[in-house]
Amino acid sequence: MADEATPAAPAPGRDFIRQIVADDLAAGRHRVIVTRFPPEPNGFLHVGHAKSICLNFGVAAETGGQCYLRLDDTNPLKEDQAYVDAIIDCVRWLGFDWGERLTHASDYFERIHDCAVQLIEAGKAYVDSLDADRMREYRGTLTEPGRDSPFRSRSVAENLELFAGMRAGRYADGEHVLRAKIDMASPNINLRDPVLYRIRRATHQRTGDAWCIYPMYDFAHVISDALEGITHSLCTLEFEDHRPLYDWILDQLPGLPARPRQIEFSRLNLAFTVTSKRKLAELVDRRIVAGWDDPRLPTIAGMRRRGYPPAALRDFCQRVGITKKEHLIQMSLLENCVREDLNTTAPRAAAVLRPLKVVLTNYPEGQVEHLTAANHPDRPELGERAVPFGRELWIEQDDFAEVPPPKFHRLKPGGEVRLRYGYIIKCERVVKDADGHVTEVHCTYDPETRSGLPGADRKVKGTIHWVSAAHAVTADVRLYDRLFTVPRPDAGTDGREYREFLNPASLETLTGCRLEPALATAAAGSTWQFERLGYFVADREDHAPGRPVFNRVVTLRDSWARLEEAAPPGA
RNA sequence: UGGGGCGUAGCCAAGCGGUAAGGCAGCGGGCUUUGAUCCCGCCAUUCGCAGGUUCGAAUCCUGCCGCCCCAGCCA
Repeated sequence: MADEATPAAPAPGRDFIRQIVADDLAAGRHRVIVTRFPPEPNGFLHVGHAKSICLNFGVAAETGGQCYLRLDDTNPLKEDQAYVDAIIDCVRWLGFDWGERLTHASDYFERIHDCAVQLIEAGKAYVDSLDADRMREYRGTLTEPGRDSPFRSRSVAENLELFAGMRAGRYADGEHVLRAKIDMASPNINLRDPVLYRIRRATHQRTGDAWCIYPMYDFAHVISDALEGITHSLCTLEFEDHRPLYDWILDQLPGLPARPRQIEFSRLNLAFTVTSKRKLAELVDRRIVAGWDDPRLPTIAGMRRRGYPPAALRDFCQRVGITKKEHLIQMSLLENCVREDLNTTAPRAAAVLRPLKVVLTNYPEGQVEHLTAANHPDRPELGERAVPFGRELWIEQDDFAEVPPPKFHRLKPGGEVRLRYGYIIKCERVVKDADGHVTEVHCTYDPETRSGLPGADRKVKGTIHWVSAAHAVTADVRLYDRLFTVPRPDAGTDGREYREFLNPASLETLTGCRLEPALATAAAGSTWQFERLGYFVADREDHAPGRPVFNRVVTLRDSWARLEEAAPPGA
């Protein structure tokens, strides 16, 4: 682990899985706990995977056990080395370490093949020559039993020969499959002679053309688990029906070195987004988002680029809990975790996103002062910095109202406001253009009220941030919002597809934002709090010292916005 | 309709026969040179519903209701 995110002495039974693990340890069923995170390299990892990663690596770490990172690469048609690289990168970024235990299902192809031969020899598997459509017909339905394939009774010798032929490449794709011989009448469809191997003449990203037959998930996965000595094979609920098959395979192969136990938990659902590789891939392929790491995506790469700290993600996964219940987690929980982390770690700075010019009419022309600002209000050890101050400043357009709503305590005609770390100023006059838009606000400042002076003790209702016009650095800032407008975009409501619920305002790019000079040297990937606005990260791809580009990670909690919502201006 | 699961607050989630933890959200208040942070307080007489067992039930039993998953040579 990268840091101390996991409590040193975790409660033994934080969730039902940890209870089972603790019981197994107490009962002496295992000496060390071994788990695994087994993604298929056919896309990028997302929050749902983060939950699984935290669970698997967490359980191992808490018990002094081991966790494998295993790439489940049994379908060369869909998989790619680029995804393997991205997965490895993301798991490491999240803060987990697999040591020497980086494996691939394809590492075991030979042994999985041997297991298949063993099953055939035991009369527990056979080569079927039904085509896919026929096989579906024979499978039956949810309510009707299936029928035995006419090829089900082939002899062991014939099956062995046929299977060898499959491996040797003597048949075309789809001509034969290897099936387990279980029970075509089983009420559990997974037990109706599931396919174990299919022919696929495709180049595999790791094994190349060494194979033209590839094991199915159900077969490869359980054997990989057993070979790695996995004690607890944790997966999501949709595999619950597969557990009897998982156990059946284990029963038929007594030579395997371990007997893993599969336990299922519910997958993570996050409101206002989608987490299915298919839909994420679609958003990427159709260029609806900029890529797998688009900051609006719930991919780990996206959240990383968005500026979510890995510790916040781990905290989130922990708070969400592990159960078997269907759920829909609110975005506010994730955002709370992000804010909580960033509040303590992010240095503060001033930035004006939508600038409005303020001229201090009684401030000496050409004079520059350097005011002292704390880098963090609660962490003096982070030091202070000097912020240039002058006659002309930029303030946020929202911080001035010519006709202020009730309880507005920012700048308004005739009103006073405190400039953060600076002086109290009074609005004397408003300058407008031909269209009546406010272009400048003319104010006077009170020299006695400079921060630190006794005169600064005067009570003023509001404090606003500002940037010296003469020293400001110009930047682009991207404001991100939820990608979808409804809590469950993929619910299929009214027969509408998730893409019909895209939020047209999920990205707003602001140009001409003004930053205080200290931000000019921000490192790509560094996260700051722009005071009173939110947390912002220097984009890890597009940001450069001479050309700053920041992403809004998350806004600050904003009770003023809530007030406004409750009583909109004019109401 | 067959099989497998799941129902505790707006959203998560503890609970394991002894009288409903905690977090998020929300609301009220305090502090504040960030309308942030922080601090304090409030927020389930009731656990999908109905019966039953028991001195005592969210926990045990029975029946019902609702929701999710499964008919890829995907994982």
